[in-house]
Amino acid sequence: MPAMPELPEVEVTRQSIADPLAGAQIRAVRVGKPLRWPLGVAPQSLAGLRIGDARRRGKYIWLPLQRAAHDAGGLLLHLGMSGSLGFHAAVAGDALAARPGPHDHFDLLCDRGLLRLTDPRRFGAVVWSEGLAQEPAASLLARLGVEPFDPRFDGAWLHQGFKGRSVAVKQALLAGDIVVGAGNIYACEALFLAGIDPRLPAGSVSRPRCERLAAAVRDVLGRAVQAGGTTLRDFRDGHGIAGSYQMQVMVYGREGEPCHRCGTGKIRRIVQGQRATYFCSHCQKR
DNA sequence: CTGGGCTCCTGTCAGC
DNA sequence: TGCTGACAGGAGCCCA
Repeated sequence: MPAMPELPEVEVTRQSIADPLAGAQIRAVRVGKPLRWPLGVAPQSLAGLRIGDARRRGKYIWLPLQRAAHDAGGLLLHLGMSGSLGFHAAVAGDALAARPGPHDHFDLLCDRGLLRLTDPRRFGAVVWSEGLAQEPAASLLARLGVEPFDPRFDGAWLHQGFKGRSVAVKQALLAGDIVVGAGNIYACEALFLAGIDPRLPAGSVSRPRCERLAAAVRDVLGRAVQAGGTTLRDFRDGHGIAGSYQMQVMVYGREGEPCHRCGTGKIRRIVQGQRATYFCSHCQKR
């Protein structure tokens, strides 16, 4: 079942698995069908390693591993378009591990239970790396923009990042090389909150509007994390709990419906870079 | 360097 | 009921 996670869904997932996994010892690893990239290490060689505190960078989750209290690399996970992680405590986890479903492509069986990646489309990935500074982790993270809650991220940062770029501001936000985390839903939502037409060339967005947009990005992503993510179809965190940010969505997926703010305009749907964009042409100006 | 398009893969849903 | 095509929350990669 698709999950389609953006930063809030990844963060909520991370939070839900961090405590159960911290300090757990790996007993066995099972890989299913190929994901986006190969694991890069023999699965059984991870047995005996202890899991540290799960971290997040952009839409990646980093699981640090230790052997005898010494850093021993880790696993970089990405959920792609349809991935979700589930944690199943000891007894249930053992039973589940014995009979994986057709879309369960990575199992980390540890003494505390089972961490399972379910990913029908297999755009997700689990990649072994000696450390965040080592290949392949470093190359996957190298081009990522700043975190939205990093103090460096503000209107000036956006304005500088947009400078000289002719792509539409929606696509520049989505690209993730200026600021990470805003995927298709939250990029649309942030542009709505900031009152900016998604078709505007990024480089032509004024400094004051960049200030509003930066605030909107932080606001939308922060509130989405607080709400446990967006469950439009079936996103669940590591314990199977759905999010509720869909209750606050203003434009995404609302083509033809009246704008929640102005009431008069209808929400429009256009395509930018093969991705759908939703906006209110009355509230969002050029 | 930038921009644009393609690609990986499977499931679901609308329309005929 | 069954088939077909569009579409899906990502993002790396290749080429002009």
